[in-house]
Amino acid sequence: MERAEGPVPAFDLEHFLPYQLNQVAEAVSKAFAVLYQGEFGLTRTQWRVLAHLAAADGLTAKDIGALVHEDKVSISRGVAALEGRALLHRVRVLTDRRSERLHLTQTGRALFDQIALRARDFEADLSAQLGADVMVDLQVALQRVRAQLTALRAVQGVSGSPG
Amino acid sequence: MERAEGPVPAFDLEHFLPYQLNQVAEAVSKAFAVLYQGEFGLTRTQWRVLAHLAAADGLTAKDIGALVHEDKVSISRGVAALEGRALLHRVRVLTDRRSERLHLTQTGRALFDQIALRARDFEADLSAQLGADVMVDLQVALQRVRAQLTALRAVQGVSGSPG
DNA sequence: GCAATATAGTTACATTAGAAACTTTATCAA
DNA sequence: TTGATAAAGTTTCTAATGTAACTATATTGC
Repeated sequence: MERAEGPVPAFDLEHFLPYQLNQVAEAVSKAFAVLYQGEFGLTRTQWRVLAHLAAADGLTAKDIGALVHEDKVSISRGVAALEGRALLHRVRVLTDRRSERLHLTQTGRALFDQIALRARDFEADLSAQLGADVMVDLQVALQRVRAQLTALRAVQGVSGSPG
Repeated sequence: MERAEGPVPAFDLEHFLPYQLNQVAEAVSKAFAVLYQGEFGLTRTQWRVLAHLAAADGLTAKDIGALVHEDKVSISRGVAALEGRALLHRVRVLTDRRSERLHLTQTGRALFDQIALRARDFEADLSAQLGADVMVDLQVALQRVRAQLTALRAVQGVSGSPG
């Protein structure tokens, strides 16, 4: 009678939120990665950098890192790779020569536009497969969670002071 | 006038489902990983193997791989690591000596129980931080998506025949 | 039975991502 | 000024993950 049914309901991985989230995220990610990786030879980070620059030209590596919550090393590598393919170029910031603003080249913009078109198709297919209502519900739920996470970061993120 | 505002609404990564999913999944995963990695020295795969065996003793590596949609190499490594720490042991299947059933040891079960307790706390904290309703909505949405994905796999998974 | 093919799991190799250390520039305090 | 600390990016080293090749066992067709 050490582990009777009453007090401690058995832990079930399949119903554990982090696991559920990962399963769905990985399934969707993997399907989408076929696009930017397979067809356009970008890593996930490179794709993200490209997309963020397309939305807001002139961001710095640090800005992008903050947006995608990704390591600065990873961003640095992504930027270097994109620069190597002449998809972006860097401009040193005059007032702070440590950092550099990143700008898409014409080629970079064109590549992004191509992927963006396909991304829209991807989303439409997904919506068709999952059912539009299911997908919308998921997006709404995610949006709310993200808002909460952002709010929490705003509260907690202030800590971490050197003291 | 090549890209007028009307016909093609600008693609926005922040509202793109794969990205949203990943952001939330990674945030939650990272927080939870602190537990099994930091405190118990398990990788994510090892934790998953442990948890699945706890739910269904005697699964084979292949079974687990199918459950978590993870590569067999990764599972193999996870199993080896857990065996090295005497958290599970293997039993060759008599009727098919290529495969082996995996069983948690007492130590393995004890470790799992510890983590499971903490996992429940984690989920409770998360629920408190996000708001119970937000979290439930997310879980419901994810559940529906997973059901859809499973259904799709059942339909499409039949293909891939050698022809 | 036995050659051809498939499958469970492992090993070896290549790629990727993260952590710590380093370089250069900026800031802050004396 | 200049000496100490911080910040932006990069490089280096290490851990983790995936792909391809390999081992051992099963199955299938003849």
